[in-house]
Amino acid sequence: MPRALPEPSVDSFDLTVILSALAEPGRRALMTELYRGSEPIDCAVIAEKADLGLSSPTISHHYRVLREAGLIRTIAEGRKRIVTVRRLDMEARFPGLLSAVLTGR
Amino acid sequence: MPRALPEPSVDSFDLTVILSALAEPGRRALMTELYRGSEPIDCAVIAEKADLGLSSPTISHHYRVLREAGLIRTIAEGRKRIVTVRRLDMEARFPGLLSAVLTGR
DNA sequence: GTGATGCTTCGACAAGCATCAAACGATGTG
DNA sequence: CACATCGTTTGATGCTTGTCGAAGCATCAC
Repeated sequence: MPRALPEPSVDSFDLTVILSALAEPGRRALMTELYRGSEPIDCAVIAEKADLGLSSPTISHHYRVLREAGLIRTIAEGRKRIVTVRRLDMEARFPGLLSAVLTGR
Repeated sequence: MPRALPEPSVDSFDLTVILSALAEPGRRALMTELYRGSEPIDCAVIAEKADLGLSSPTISHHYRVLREAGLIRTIAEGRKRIVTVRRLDMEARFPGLLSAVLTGR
């Protein structure tokens, strides 16, 4: 049974928390990979693509930070975790932010 | 004699450094005030408007972080420091970022 | 010159954070 | 059932960072 992990409502988004989450290179790499596609996807696949050289506790920690910032939605399906960018919510609250941060170069 | 304090070139802008700088509420408050106007302005005036309850060493530190991130330009004129947002440089490298971060609500 | 003013640097401290190994929990497979 | 698998939580560690007081450094006024 899929169940969504706890996440903040759009109203309670905090720019400090969001920017702190995005400031970390590893987390931003995860977000960039995630932002590239639009389908919900296995978090391990994203972590694979992002190719950070980090232990699983650390990656789990980063996903948690992203989720608690409101940047991603995490759904537990069996042993897996399916993640998505909360595009609409982010766009509603901070228009253009994700695009500016994740498509920069 | 006005002299510009050392600052990074556009090419060496680092998104991690920029987002870390903007993640701090006090620094973001300074940036928001600075972003509101477009003229170079006395840094003390901005600090006044931002109304952070911080000591001058701390404010000086925050200005330094902003400058070293490439977000502002600082010009020493006598005992004063005149600051400006590096709008064009930021826009050239990370289009829409400042607007998204500083005009959010 | 002396003194005042505005900002920066130094040194210290507390809090926060990224990281990992180990242990845990839940889910799937035999 | 036992066992493997995937992810999380815990605890510990070292680094970074925001903060301040005190001292330092220019600059301006007298």
